[in-house]
Amino acid sequence: MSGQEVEGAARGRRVGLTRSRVLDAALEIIDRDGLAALSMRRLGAALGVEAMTIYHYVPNKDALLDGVLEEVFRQSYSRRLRSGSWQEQLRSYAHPLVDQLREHPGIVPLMVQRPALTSQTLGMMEQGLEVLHAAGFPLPRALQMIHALIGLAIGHVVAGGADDSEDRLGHLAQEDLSTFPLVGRAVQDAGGSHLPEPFETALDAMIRGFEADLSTSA
Amino acid sequence: MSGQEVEGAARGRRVGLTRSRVLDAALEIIDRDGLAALSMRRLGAALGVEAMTIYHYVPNKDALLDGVLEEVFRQSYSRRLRSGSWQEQLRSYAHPLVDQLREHPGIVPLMVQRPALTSQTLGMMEQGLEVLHAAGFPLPRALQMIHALIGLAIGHVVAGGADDSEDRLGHLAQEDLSTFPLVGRAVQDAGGSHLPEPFETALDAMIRGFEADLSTSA
DNA sequence: TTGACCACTCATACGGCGTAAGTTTACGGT
DNA sequence: ACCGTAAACTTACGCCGTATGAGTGGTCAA
Repeated sequence: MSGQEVEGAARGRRVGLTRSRVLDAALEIIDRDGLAALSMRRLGAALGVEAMTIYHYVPNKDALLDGVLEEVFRQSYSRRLRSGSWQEQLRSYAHPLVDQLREHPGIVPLMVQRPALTSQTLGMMEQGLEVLHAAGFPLPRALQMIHALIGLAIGHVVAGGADDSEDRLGHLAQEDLSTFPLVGRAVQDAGGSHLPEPFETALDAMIRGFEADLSTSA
Repeated sequence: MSGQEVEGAARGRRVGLTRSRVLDAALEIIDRDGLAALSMRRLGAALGVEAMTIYHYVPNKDALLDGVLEEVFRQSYSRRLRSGSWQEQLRSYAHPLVDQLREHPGIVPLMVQRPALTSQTLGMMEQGLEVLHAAGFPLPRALQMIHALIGLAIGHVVAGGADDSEDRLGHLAQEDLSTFPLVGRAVQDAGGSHLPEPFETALDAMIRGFEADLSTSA
């Protein structure tokens, strides 16, 4: 009882870290305080560990970020898509994507910043290509469509899908409403009517466009 | 000739800086070496000035980044859209956006990271809303469409529009082609056939979708 | 002409960042 | 009981953004 181990941080004390636990903690920080708040030292602190310890589970911070990204989409795109028309399949393909982005808006910058051609993202693309190729789209066209779909999801989260977007837009309403009247009214009306599902309608529009495209070339 | 002023950096020496010149230099660094390479010290060096000098033209780095973003879209969205059907107007609305993004891919992360509800971006939105509102779309719906359009542009630049995307995808082709055959073939075929204009077709698909939407509700 | 003001620039310093290098501890297998 | 090694820590370096304050030179009033 000499009180020597009171201060944590015993040098060789095992803490039971795991790559997965590290990634989860990182995602938690990103979700709570944003991507900029994620530093190796803060992550270490959250795990009860010094920063350098993390480097035993991840080669560097970029790899950590890639790992977080991969983790986020792992569950969504490991299982098979349910069957149905290609339109339905495409919808069920896009939904987990936008759901995850809405749940973790902080990772959107990651998707944009990192090349992110990990096996996970490639797997996502492959899965989408299967659906569209089977539906009769030429592969390069199908690839464009996947890009468009991902872009649509990102755009929706960035520009309007994040839950605080109404707040942000509504916040500055006072002064700029007069300069940009339509924007103001659009926000106001949207808040009132509460559209059924914004992403849904945009997705449907795009799918209808694809339909026309398919019937033209087929 | 005592050789006292040999080392640059005379203390009160005017250099002829301007907020605009600062923003231009910042954009140049972003274009050449990427967003991560832009630091106040590097920017200062590029301008022949110490880092702190920049703070006389910009309150902090975030404001600098917002300024760059604003600069990029200033020219594109200061003039009126040319007249025509709303479809044509929408196309002419989207083009400068995607053109600028393709020319300055480094600013895409900025669009995603910063709230970017500057008067510039609001002006962009207002302009788009005018077109769609005049075409008969309800304002909240029109706002969604603008979001979708912006998202589409971003997605295209991020996922496939940047000129090096073929390189990036083609690079890892060797090993992963067998694991993700469709992705490989899609890239290969796309490289061969050189589609006329990838963004064009995606944009058209979305517009067709919007058309169907309009005729339904009208 | 002089002198005061002020716009502009620089120097210094602080805390935080990613991470390279090396050190210490304790667990698992012999 | 021993030891190799995995897991943790310590220290240090060169970056970063920026707060603070001091120096400098052009402008303009007196």
